[in-house]
Amino acid sequence: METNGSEQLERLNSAVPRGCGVERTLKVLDGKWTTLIVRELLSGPKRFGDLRAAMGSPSAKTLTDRLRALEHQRILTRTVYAEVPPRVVYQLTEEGESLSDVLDAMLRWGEAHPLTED
Amino acid sequence: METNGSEQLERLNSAVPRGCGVERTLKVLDGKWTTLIVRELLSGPKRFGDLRAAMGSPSAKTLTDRLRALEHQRILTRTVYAEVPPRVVYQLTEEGESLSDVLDAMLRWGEAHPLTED
DNA sequence: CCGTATCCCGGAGGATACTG
DNA sequence: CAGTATCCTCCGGGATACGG
Repeated sequence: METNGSEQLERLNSAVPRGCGVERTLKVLDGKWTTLIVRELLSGPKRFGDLRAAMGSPSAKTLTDRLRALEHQRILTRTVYAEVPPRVVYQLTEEGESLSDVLDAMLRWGEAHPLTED
Repeated sequence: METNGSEQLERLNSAVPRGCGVERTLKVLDGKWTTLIVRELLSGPKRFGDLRAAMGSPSAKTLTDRLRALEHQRILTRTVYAEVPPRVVYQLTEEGESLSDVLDAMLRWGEAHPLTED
């Protein structure tokens, strides 16, 4: 019953007392779209339009807002190429790429637990 | 540069094409409080009042809503003891406990990346 | 003690139109 | 193409009061 996650539980227990790192991660991966942005960029840099299409086409405003927030938190970088038509490329920083551990855990859990009902 | 998360990236890439398990996990761990509920219950079953106090005292309505959602998704169970005063205990199911992998990844990331600025 | 019932508000997020 | 500018909607979540 407790053969699988007991080690993690211990870490979790001893680390939980206060704020704990979970809140910190939640502050980065907040909102409905942020996690999906990171997921998409984990497969490589993408430009605005492609990124937007890859997720379910959120509004330009929303996507811009989230991207700016992630940029400000140093999760990704924004590179503007002075061309016409303009080209803007978003790319994860090392800090952003390190979120792959979290995303991977989420992916594994999601695959291991398909929704049974609803 | 890509020495750390390359394996995860491969899995992520090949699994991303469509819906992917990440959305499934996001559907469970949504909202501002859900993740914190799971975190608290990972250290063992808790009653309503203690659970509420352990997180930053969200409103009763909000906590109830989130708990009901998690119960409906079979992440936790709700046990009412017919006593007076009443006692209600919430406990993670096996499915709920399996989220410890995700929570642990979030904890590790949060601890490894304290906020540098703001 | 553990809720439910109301009322309310802020802000994430969408729709649309317009610019460099 | 990649935004910005507005306006608007929806709902997560808080506050308060009350009930079993």
